[in-house]
Amino acid sequence: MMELTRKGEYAIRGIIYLAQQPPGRVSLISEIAAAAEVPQTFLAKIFQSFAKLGLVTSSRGTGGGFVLGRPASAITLREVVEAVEGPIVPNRCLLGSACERGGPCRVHDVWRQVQSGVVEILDSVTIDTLARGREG
Amino acid sequence: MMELTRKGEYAIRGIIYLAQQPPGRVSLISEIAAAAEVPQTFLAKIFQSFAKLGLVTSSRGTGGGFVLGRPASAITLREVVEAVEGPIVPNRCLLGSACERGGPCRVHDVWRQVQSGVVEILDSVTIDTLARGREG
DNA sequence: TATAAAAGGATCAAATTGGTCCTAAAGGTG
DNA sequence: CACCTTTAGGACCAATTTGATCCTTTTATA
Repeated sequence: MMELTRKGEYAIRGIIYLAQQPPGRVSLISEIAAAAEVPQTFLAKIFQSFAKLGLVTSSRGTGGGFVLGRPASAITLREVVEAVEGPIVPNRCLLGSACERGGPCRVHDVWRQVQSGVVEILDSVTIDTLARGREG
Repeated sequence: MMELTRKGEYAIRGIIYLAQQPPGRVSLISEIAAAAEVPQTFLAKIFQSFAKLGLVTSSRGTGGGFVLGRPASAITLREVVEAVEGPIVPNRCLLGSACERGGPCRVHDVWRQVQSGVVEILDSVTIDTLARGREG
């Protein structure tokens, strides 16, 4: 239950690599994919999502590629995960204003607790922290 | 991300219904399925899992059916969810002793925090509590 | 113009989810 | 015993999601 998909893993690995580059250095998707050991075309889609949200800045043509859109210390793990996996929602019933079967369901606020717990943890971790972490 | 599947929802609804019955009262799977508004054959599989773990006790033949295997106050939401969805593991890397790419990965202990946070919340809620909660 | 790079859409195979169906086994009843 | 009731277990299947790949378009540089 509650597993991150490969897309999420790839997203994290990819953006960590970008955060480890010298500031201002532009990276090609091919380079990032090779370093992060992720299928290139798949990673390209992931970085498109990042670009739409401003997590990275992309440029085309010769000399183009990707740079972080903000300092790595201002990008949280939550943003990265949500960029590709969508919002963190442990149960459908948290989406609509109420559950289907009339009024909030019995487990409703348990799921809300889980949601805010996870969000809080992921929000407390920045890509900078991850990028500076021990080798692995 | 991190969504409970229908199987998990059905499991919770089904066992709550059972917990709401008078102590010792045997319920047919057909009855539980109708009350919880869950496809009967699917719920039957779910209750098989419960029975294997002792969350419910089953008996066959005339007068057979299901009863809780323990007091509802001694069954946690975590047990119910894990019975059908498997262990709560936000990332594959928490399964093996180390991550694939040599040594624990950078996000490893973030996922461990998430895991224990969720487990703690779900372990703190019993089926009894849910069964006695407001109507819905 | 030619080249380099990302953007975006279409497509596709594999895995997972959500469920059905059928037969077997176990227990009760006349 | 024969028969009925009820769960157990296995096989199977359709829909959805996941994990990609490929092709064309757009944007930018030389």
